[in-house]
Amino acid sequence: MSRASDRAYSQIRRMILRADLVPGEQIREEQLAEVCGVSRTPVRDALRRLEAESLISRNESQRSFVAEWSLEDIAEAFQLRALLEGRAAKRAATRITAEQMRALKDCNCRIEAAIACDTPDIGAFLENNRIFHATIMEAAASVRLTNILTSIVEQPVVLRTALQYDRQNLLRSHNEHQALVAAFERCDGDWAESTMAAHIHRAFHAYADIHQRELTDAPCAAMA
Amino acid sequence: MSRASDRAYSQIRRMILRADLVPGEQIREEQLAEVCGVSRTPVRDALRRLEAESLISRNESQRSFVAEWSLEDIAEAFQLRALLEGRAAKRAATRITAEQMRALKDCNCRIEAAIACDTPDIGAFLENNRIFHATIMEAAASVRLTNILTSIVEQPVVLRTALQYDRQNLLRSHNEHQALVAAFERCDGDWAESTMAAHIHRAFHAYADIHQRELTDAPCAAMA
DNA sequence: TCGTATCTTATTGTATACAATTATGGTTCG
DNA sequence: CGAACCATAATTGTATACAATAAGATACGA
Repeated sequence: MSRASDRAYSQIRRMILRADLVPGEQIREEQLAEVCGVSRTPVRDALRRLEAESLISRNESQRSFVAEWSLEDIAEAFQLRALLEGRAAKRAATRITAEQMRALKDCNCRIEAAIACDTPDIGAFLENNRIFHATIMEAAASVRLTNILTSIVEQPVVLRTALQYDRQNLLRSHNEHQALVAAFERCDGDWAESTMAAHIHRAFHAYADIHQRELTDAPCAAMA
Repeated sequence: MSRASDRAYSQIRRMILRADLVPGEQIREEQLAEVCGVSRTPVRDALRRLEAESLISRNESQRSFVAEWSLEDIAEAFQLRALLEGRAAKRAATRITAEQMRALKDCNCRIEAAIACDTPDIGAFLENNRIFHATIMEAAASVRLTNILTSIVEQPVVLRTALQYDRQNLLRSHNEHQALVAAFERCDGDWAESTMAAHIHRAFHAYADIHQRELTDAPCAAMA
């Protein structure tokens, strides 16, 4: 991660994920080069990678923009994720090692701890949730599936959503993780697949609910 | 397609697909720049894109190689394709326009003609087959699904396989296409999905059979 | 002979200058 | 007043030189 293009990549990526660069905004190579303290060459390199991840898009004349996501786009991404991560869980069920199994359980313990108290530690929840899913991906042992899923999962709008999860959603998520572990322990691929798919679909509706509330609240906020 | 990086991209791509560059072979930016008649800058750009398509891979020290595919990798790619292109067919079933429907039927007619005579026109078969699947993708109207599928489908080893299809496989393929059209006509997404998945799975086994024969024949050829 | 340290060469990474293209604003003409 | 058109500015694309790094070769010592 010491190469200039790597630094540019992760810095630009972080700016998009943190919404410092807002969706629809045009991206100028030179400006980013200044911000990152490198020349345009590594920035161009980074932009190609971010384009492959759909974090930026280009118009017909090669100008770059922070990707905009409609609710439909997001629904589509969640559906794809449910399909593919379900498949990953199925593969994982018959390939997971004892070590990976332990890692999953540890993750869930840490998640349980993070959401136990009155003010849940969302940061810890998110990080352990990430590790949980990454471990399953690793157990699925499919480079291609991993690559595709990575490009689908890490979308700014989705990542920010979890910050607004209420306790009920956090608990449900935890329970679904427990069910996944149970499916793995019984090497039941079909159970794992459907549990994972359901897990992702529920996450989508949690997102949609929050989003809906945002849409509804927005006018009120504007009036206040 | 007039930009130097676009020309480099399609030229290198073609070289890989035609096996002028053999799997596992190291790729040198400067050499490709010479071949394509451009500087290293657009070549580097093209390589990033090809990397995103898994046509080239990089080792830990950033050297590029033509991607190598094990039989397991290929099986995995076909499985993913069956899953995703099945989903695309399902979406297409409820979204396809009259125009697209007509295009599909025309394609199938041309395919029928191409495989009717004693010496099938494999080139025409491949081209119309490509259009057929592309049309369904278009009807599915999902940018993300299209992108992912494109990166999975166009693998050199898979494309070359069809060149060795026997008449029976060509006919089966054609019949499956007809079934897909029928499913679309009835707007039956589930039927379309399972038919497409079966279509892809059959294609895999046709590939595997040919590959198996190659493996078996190879030693004999070496002895002759 | 083997391993290892060091030098040399090959290859990729970055910066910069300039070329090509696209957007923008203003001007003229109908 | 609007539309077509040009001039200019903004932005991206390409070539090239050089820097950094990794691979390969050679020499030396154990």
